[in-house]
Amino acid sequence: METSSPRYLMVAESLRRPILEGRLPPGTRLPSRAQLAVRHRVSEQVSRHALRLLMTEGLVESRPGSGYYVRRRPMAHRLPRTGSDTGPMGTFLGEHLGATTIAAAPAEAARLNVRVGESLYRTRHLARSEEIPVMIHTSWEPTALTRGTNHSPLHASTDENPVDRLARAGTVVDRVLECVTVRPAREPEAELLGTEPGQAALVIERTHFSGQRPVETSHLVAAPEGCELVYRLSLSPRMPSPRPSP
Amino acid sequence: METSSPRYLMVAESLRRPILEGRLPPGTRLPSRAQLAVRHRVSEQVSRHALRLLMTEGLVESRPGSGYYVRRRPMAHRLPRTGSDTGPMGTFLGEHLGATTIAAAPAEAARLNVRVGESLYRTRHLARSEEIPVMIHTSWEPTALTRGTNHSPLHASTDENPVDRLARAGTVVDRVLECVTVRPAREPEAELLGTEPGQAALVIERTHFSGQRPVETSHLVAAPEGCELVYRLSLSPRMPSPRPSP
DNA sequence: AAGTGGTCTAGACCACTAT
DNA sequence: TAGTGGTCTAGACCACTTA
Repeated sequence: METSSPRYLMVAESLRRPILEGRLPPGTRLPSRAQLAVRHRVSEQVSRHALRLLMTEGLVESRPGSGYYVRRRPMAHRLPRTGSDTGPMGTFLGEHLGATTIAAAPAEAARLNVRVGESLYRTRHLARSEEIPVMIHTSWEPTALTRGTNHSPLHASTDENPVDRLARAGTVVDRVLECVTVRPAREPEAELLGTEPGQAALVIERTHFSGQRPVETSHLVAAPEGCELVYRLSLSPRMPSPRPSP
Repeated sequence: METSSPRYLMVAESLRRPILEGRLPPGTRLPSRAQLAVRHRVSEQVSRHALRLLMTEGLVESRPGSGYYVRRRPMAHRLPRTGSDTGPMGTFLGEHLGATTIAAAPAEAARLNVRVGESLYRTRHLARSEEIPVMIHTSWEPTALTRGTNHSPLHASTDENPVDRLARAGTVVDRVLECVTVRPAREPEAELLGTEPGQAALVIERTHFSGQRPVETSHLVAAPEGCELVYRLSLSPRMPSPRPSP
C-alpha cells in the first residue's frame, strides 16, 4: 500500500513535476478539467481543486473559455547588489519624487543613531525598468553631514550614488547593511508599483556606514514578481578547520 | 443593484475586513463552515471556498476538528548573510532530509555550468529556529568534485559548511552569488514550512564559485513572515569621480 | 456524542473561446 | 456549436477535537 495522500494533491503533483523540470515549458496548454478527471479517475471537482492549487502556487494560469496554461515568468529585473556597486538604481531610470527636510521619526532615528526629531533630508525616487515601476526608494540622511555644502541631497542634480556624493562631502562610506524582508504592500506603495495592496513586496532596509557611524539609511520597496536582488559576495580567504587545501 | 461579485468573495470579504481592522484579533475562532453557509445563505462549499482563500492570504489558519482561527503572526528570525559567514544555517539546527545522487535538471545544470543529465549530489535540509521551521535548503553539487573521497555530501556527518567541506576536498571557494526573489510557496515547501501554498516565500538561489567555476548551488526557501536576511557588505575603497575626499 | 474540517462525488448553469 | 473555465448546489464519509 502507498501512503494515501489526497487525490487532488496527486493530480497536482503529476503536473507540478513536469512543469518544474521543464518538460512542460511555459505557455503549454494543460489538459482540461474534464480530461484530467478521466485520466486520473477522479471527479471534476478534484481536478479543479488541483489546478486551483497550482494557480495559487504561481505555476499555472487560466484563460477562461480556453484552458489552463503553464505560466510564463514575468521578466526578471535584476538589481545588482555588490560591495563595489551599491547603487540600487544602477541600471534604472530614477524618477525624482521630491526631497525635503523632516524631523527624524523613531524608526529612522534608531537606524541612523540620532535623536528623534533630529533634522534629516528625505529623498524619494521611483525606479523604472522599461517603463515599468519596479522600486520605490526613500532615503534619510542627517542634514548635519552636508548642510551648507552643495553636496546635500537637495542639490544632487540626478539620483547620484549617495556613496559618491557623500565622498565629495568628505564622508567615506565603507560599509553597507541590508536587511531584506517581505511584507504586504501598503497603499501608497501598491499604487506606485502598480500592484494590489496586500500583494507581497520585497523590502530592503539599507544603511550606509562610515566606520561605525551610520550616515544614510533607505527604504527600498520592490515589486516582487520579476524582481531579483543579486548579491555578489567575496569570501575573505580563511583557514578551514583542519587540513588546508593544496 | 450591486455589482454581482462571486458569493465566496463576498463571504471572504465579510471576514477579511474585521480581521485586517483588528476587530477579530489573532486567535479568534471564526464561524464554522456550516454557520457561515447558513448566515450568508450559500452552500457549505462556498463558505469553504471563502475560508480557503483567507488561508492562502495568510489571514486564517485551520485546526481540524476544532475550527478556523485568525492567524497569529510568528516571531522574526534573522538570517545573517555575510561574505565571511556564508553558511545559511549558521545559528540554526539543521535537520537532514536526505542526500542522493541525481541527474542534473536544466535549471541546475545551467547554474553549475554542466551538461543536463550530469551526475549531481542533491542534499536537503530543514532549518529550524526554536523548533519552528524557517528554511528549506536544497543543495546540488557535481559528484565529480568529491567522488571517491570521504568529503562528499553523502559522507558529511552533519550539515557542515559546504565551503569548509569543499576546502578539505581540495576546492577553494572564494565567491558567492545570491539571487533573492519572492514567489508563492509550493506544495512540498509549504507543508515543511508550516505555511499555506500560495503564501509568499523568500527564495535565495545561491551559487558557490571556485574562481570562475561554479562548484555548488543551492535553493534556500524561507518562510517570509518574520524572516529577515541581513547582508553585511564591505565597500572596496575606491575613487569617486572627481575631488577625492580628505 | 456532537461538531468540525478535509475530502470527494454527481450533478448543474453561465460566459467565454475556439472552430 | 462544442468545449472550456468559473461558479454553485446537495449530498456523503472520515478523522479528529471538544465536551
